[in-house]
Amino acid sequence: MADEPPPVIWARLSSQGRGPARTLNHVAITAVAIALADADGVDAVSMRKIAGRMDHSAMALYRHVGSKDDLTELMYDAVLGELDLTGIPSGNWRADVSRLAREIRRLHHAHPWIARFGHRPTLGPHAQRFREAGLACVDGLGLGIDAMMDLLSTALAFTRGFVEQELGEVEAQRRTGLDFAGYQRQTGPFIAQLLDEGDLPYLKRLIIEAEDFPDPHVVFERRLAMVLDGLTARVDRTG
Amino acid sequence: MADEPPPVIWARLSSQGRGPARTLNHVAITAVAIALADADGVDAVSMRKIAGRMDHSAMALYRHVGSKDDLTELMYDAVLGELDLTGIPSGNWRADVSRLAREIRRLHHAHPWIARFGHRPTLGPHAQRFREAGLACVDGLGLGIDAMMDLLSTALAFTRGFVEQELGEVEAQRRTGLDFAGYQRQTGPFIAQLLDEGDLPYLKRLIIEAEDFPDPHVVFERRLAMVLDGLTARVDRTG
DNA sequence: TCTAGAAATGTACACCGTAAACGACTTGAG
DNA sequence: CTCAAGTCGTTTACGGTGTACATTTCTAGA
Repeated sequence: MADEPPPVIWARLSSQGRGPARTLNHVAITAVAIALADADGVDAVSMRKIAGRMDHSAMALYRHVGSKDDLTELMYDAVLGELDLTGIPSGNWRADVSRLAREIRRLHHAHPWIARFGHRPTLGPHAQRFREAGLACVDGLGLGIDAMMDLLSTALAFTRGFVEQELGEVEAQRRTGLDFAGYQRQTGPFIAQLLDEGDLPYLKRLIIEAEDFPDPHVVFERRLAMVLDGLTARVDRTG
Repeated sequence: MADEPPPVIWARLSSQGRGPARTLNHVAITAVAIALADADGVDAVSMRKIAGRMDHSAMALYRHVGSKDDLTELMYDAVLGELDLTGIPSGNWRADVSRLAREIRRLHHAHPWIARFGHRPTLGPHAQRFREAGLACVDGLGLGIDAMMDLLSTALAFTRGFVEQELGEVEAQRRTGLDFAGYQRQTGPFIAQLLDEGDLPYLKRLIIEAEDFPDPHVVFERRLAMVLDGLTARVDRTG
């Protein structure tokens, strides 16, 4: 039976054996990749550019990360390491879950590209740490593990969906290289035309009645509170 | 002042002027692109492959779609056209919003690649139709347009977040080319090792206590109901 | 009928992920 | 101490990508 390399990256991060001293490692590679993604967007991340910044050839990276797909998983988990989970669980599950949601949102704003990775299930250490912390928040409420997952996953699913919509608009501007004013100037005439032509009463109401420049933080908190109200009702029903 | 082409795709879809009769149009191109994405994943969609399927050169497509980025926007809006909105609004806002959520989820399952587009804001006709239908559901409850958006966007943000996590696992399997059993066989040893080594009490509880093969539909409905409970509380407070 | 301008093509460029072959180096087994 | 085993990093190469540009072909309006 061949001793094949394990298919899970996290089991494949080898330690130094024989051979030349290493001048690279997956942590440093991941850090450079993240810096590149933060600065120029995830599409600008390429093996050649990462290698260039580290004064190496592109192929050298493959000794450490296996494939670009692996690298994205390393990037995602590394970024999860930035979550601040101190003082969690605090004993107040609603406050804790709110904090986790805010942390996830903060993370997405700091690294807008993580939305593009589709939140694949990762077995990385930081994902584990996060899951443990999250479930600890909703433990001791008299719920089984499935119901605990319901609470946590629902709050986080909402958060990710919210942030994605938020970032979709930010990224649309970044791609076109326009600021908000420029973006509005470009789309404005078309929207005016829509209002004239089409039968879009709610678009009209949105433009006329809606708050002009809502603070995204306030909107997020308002909607998160509604979700948490729903979760609270579930907890009260059992606990 | 130069008569520059409008930056919004939807205002740039020209009609026949002089010149050779058209043998392509953006609707057909978009349809082929969607078929390709459905069959082989979004990464398999390339201008050359689309053109090949239509017996044309790659560059011919650029007469009709501007750029690949534009094409993705056309794809997204086209797919929104598959939403079944008949009988909406029905007068029962909670039932309507539930239906919209299920429709969105169904759409993501039929076209798993739409998650990768980050739900950018689109000005396409089907996105408009969907927004109008959605806001109509939550009209007449005594709420302002901002609160109406809160209800709708919260339910849909949850839905998108849920589906993304769901599809993340599906896509992870598709990429590795393994079925669920094979996937488990690959990750199993590593998870066993994690349980031995690390201090991961909740991972252990998940493996031991959690329902073995939960029906994703049931899980979705259960969590969606919690979210809607939260929204209902908000409506009752005002309405 | 003539011609401006649109449709579609072919070529070309810069870039991408990564397979394969290779030399340089370190180390563990004898 | 010796030396084969095995790792690290490089070079080269292949097949793919999006799309800029120049060119040819065709048709609708003047």
